Amino acid sequence: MTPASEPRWLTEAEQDAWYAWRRMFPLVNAEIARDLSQDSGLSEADYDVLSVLGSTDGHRMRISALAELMQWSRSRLSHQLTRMEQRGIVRREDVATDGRGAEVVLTGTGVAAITDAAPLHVASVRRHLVDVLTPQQLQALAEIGEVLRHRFAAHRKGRD
Amino acid sequence: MTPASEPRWLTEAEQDAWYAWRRMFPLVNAEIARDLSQDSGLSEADYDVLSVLGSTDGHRMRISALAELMQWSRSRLSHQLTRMEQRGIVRREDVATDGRGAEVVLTGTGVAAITDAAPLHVASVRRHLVDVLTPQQLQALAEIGEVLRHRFAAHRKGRD
DNA sequence: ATGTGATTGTTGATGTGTCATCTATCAAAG
DNA sequence: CTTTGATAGATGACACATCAACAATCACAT
Repeated sequence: MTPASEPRWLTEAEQDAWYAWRRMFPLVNAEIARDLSQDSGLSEADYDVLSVLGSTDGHRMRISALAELMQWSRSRLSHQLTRMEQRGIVRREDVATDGRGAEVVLTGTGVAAITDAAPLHVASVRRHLVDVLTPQQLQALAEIGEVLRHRFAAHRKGRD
Repeated sequence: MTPASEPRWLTEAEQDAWYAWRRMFPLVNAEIARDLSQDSGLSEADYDVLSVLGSTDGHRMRISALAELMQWSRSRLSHQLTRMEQRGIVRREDVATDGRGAEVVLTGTGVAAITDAAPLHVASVRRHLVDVLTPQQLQALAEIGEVLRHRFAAHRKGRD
């Protein structure tokens, strides 16, 4: 039996990129999350769900469609919705056409929450990320995201 | 009282970058974390602690120094160490010179764990990130990380 | 020596994410 | 019809992070 071949360790440049990757995101995101919590009393997960629902017709969406769109597991979304429902910002409704199915609906409180939160959140994103980087750096981020997204989609197709 | 001024919403290019940022990281990191868990039975938090301890003299470090180095809260580290200690991969020891202090020490099992895990983890990082991007993109990541790190350090100084 | 304040590390409560599992329903084939 | 398999969604157990409180110890001025 052959021993495992010597692994290709990261070069210095690769390490720099990898460490940047590992540190960058939690750092910036923690700041944005803190702002969001202080300004609007919402978590990032709350905000993400609310903002998707806020831009749909009738402020409602089939639960599994929402999970699909957000790339969340059903389980995660279900737990999240339970918490949000308890706080009165969304409501679940059975759907007539499918006995298994359910929809999430924004409540009035929910609409108010996302409406109030959005401008503050954009400002926060600008402060902590967008206005800090050059247009070239923003473009690089977008391109890197594209590459990774494609790779991910291709990979998932292979596994499904 | 003046109403809040109209917020500067994100341009399309800025949105692309922001969404890339938001999706990219969880996506890639989830894959790497899944690999790590399946290959080695470790979480990313486990791996981070083990790899720092693995590269210290005597495989041991003062707990608060470790927290400082990793930029973790003491609380977070303490909880994490409790879990790791229960699984036998690290051990806590009182330190003689300071009655309050304690050190973490890698156990034999812990050394074996990080030794076995490291090459698989590097391969995973390559597969999901490093080998997917061009050298230019890696460099862009490193530079963006630098900018954000500086901004963060400056900010924190202002708050401390 | 003693009181004051800072530091070290732990703990419990709470919110969150993942995984495996469960129920109910659907759709399609026999 | 009924069986069979897939799908929608919820749930419980667990790992993890954060926050506020806490005990023990230290350093140091009085």
